[in-house]
Amino acid sequence: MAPRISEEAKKARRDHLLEAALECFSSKGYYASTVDDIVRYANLSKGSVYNYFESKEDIFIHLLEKKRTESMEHLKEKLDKIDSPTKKLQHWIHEDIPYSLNKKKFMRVHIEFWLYSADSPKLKEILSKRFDTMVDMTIAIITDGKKRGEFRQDLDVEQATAMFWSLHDGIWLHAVIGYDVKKLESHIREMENVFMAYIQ
Amino acid sequence: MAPRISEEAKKARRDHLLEAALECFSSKGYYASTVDDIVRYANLSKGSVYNYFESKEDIFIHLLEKKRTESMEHLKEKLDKIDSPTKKLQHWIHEDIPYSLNKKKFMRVHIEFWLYSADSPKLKEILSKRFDTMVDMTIAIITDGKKRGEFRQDLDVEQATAMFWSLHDGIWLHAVIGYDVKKLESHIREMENVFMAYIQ
DNA sequence: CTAAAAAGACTAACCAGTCAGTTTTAATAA
DNA sequence: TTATTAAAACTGACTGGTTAGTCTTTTTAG
Repeated sequence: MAPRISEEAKKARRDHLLEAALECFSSKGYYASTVDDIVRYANLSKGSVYNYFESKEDIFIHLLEKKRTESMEHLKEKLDKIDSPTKKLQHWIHEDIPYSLNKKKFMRVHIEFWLYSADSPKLKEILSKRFDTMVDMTIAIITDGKKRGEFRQDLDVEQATAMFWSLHDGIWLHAVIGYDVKKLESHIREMENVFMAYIQ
Repeated sequence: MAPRISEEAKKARRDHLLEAALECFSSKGYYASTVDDIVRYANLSKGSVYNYFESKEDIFIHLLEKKRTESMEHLKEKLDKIDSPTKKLQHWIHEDIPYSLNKKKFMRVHIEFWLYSADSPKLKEILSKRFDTMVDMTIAIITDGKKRGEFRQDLDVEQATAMFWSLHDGIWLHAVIGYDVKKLESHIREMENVFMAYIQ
């Protein structure tokens, strides 16, 4: 007999569950959110969840993985169209402004994930995959910018990359804790000034 | 009848429990740490804990409060001896380097606290108290630096303060996730370059 | 008609906090 | 100096509530 629902419908259900999980995790945190919370939000029964995911942790992991690939694909596509390293970094810094609210939710979950990764090799692997990709891309852009003379010649590329991500993640960390969106956006804009003053 | 142990001994027990809690919370996180974990670490029985603290959350709160006052008092004392705003900021940035390992533990707990404060007014209050003090001090130093001509005249003080703290917290956030201490220390040193390039 | 999927009551494990009984300490009495 | 006493502090088995994950039954799509 044919499967009861199509593959597309199945994927839609999975995504729907992941979005529900994002809502719960971002508002209450991972531990405080129960599987019952998630299914209530998703209008599904508890038993059903386990047709799609192995465990609560599995939901957490797939949520992060999904957001990771989504945002990376989107970003790469955009950056490929830009030639100048300076403009690439500027685009990268500002790219999330239109989605501040969504990204804020995601960052809330992401940082929690990050914190708990200390004890879980599985979580750690996913994060380092994400982190490595981001870092590699940043290093490539900054190296290129040096070569082209857009950035100072004595700039330490590894340090600059670390500073880029520290500043970025610091701003988002603050945003997660109840800052209003207007302030967040002005901080992102200021980040450009800080970083450019440093690398140029 | 006289109390069975002196006030100092009582305070010592409280502190001992808080240090045990710091160990547990910083290695496994708040939710994953059980009260049994803490008492095992502290060599005490479960029942005893409740002579000192009302609840697990109460331990969390007192731990943060203790670390907050400790570090603020220490910092204020040092900064008061320094006159130049530039030197004050430099000292502030570097002040934790000798205690990197301890501060890393504390930051792990602090960030988790921060994340959960979204739902708890009690946690929120403690954090905003800490944050406001830090921000006010930073604003005062930067304003003074502008007045004295050590920093650029068109610097936006509020923005600069936000950037200072974003960079600081971003670096520590990264440190929490398994960076080795040597890297952390070099990042702290680089933070000075970034921030000075921006405000001067 | 059949097999996948959904439902939701149920279970087993976990854990914060309690409590009744025990030990320790220091003030006081002998 | 030593014994007595009583409150404070300690102990750990226990409890009540919670929740991740299971399982049996019911529904649905093709």
